[in-house]
Amino acid sequence: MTSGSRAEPQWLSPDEQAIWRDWLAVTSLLPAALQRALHADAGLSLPDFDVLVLLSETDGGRLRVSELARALTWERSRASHHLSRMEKRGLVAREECEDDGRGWFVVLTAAGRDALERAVPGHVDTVRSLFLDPLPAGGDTGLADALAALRTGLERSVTNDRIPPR
Amino acid sequence: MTSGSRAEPQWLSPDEQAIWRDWLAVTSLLPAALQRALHADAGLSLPDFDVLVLLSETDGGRLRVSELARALTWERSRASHHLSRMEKRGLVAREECEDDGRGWFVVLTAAGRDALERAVPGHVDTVRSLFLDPLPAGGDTGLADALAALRTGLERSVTNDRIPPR
DNA sequence: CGAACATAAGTGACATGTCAACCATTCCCG
DNA sequence: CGGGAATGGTTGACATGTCACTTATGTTCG
Repeated sequence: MTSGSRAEPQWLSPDEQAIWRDWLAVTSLLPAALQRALHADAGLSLPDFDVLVLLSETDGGRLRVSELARALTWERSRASHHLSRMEKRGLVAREECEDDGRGWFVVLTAAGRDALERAVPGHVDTVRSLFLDPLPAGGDTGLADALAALRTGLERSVTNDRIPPR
Repeated sequence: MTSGSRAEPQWLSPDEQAIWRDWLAVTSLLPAALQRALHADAGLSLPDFDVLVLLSETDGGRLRVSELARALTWERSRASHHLSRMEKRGLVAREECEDDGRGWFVVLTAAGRDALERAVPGHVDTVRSLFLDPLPAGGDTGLADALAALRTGLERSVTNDRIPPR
């Protein structure tokens, strides 16, 4: 029943609010759109894709679980859960680690490599059409700089179970 | 065993790749950090917060489920699930809709309003310190423009169960 | 050596999101 | 009026993420 003016604690200025809401909208819509395209295209989720790309870029196609988690900025537990799911689908496999009895290697399987190669072209197209192409001018450094600044700030402020950047 | 050069399908240019990876890192770290702060502070999740803010801005503090979903760019089903959880915690309530026997109103409860008011100051601080403050210069339009462009593009390309923008 | 501690990884419970299928009501139109 | 299509909303199954805890192995140092 209270008309118009509720208690409005210190909030953001209209400009700040606009940019923040756009940020929220974009960061919710873009991954969802990518996810749908990638899944329809190649039966992979975004996290699946990230894992496969990382492994494919690694010499020998294998990586310790913790290294993978660090590289993807994932919690260890998330990595463990996700790798189990991917293993069940045959996209990766675990191999014992000779040097350290506690550890495991994650290995890209042939099926995983195939799935990745099937997925990449379409995914790149989607990233271009939904993200890179719509960006204002060509060398627009505004966004790149902003992201870099945000990233370093965030990485500094993370102190969790997350494996700290080396 | 394959040294260096695997089959590398058309991928992104180094510049594109850099910006894309920064984007991915930031859009994964920022929500996680906000989530943690908000939860520690006020026991709310980010989606909880969004719902509460929206309702608090609505005259009478009530809204049809579909309106809420549209405003938040959520799928109907997500809204339904999430509102059930929030209802169970007493943050919102459902009220019958007199005009339309199929529909319901979502109402902000006193507890919901309290939780929101407890949460806002800290959340605003976090948004400032992790997002707004680290941004390069003051009126840096680079990011704002980029986000606006991305947003309109994305909203056009969404054709799902998602309620299309009015 | 062996006890305390650190590190690698996995597990279970639970919150969140998506998709598809499902009722119930309302609309539309003959 | 009556029957099919559209609309509002819910449900169930399942994928993903987080948190707290456990297990097993390695490390350090008296």
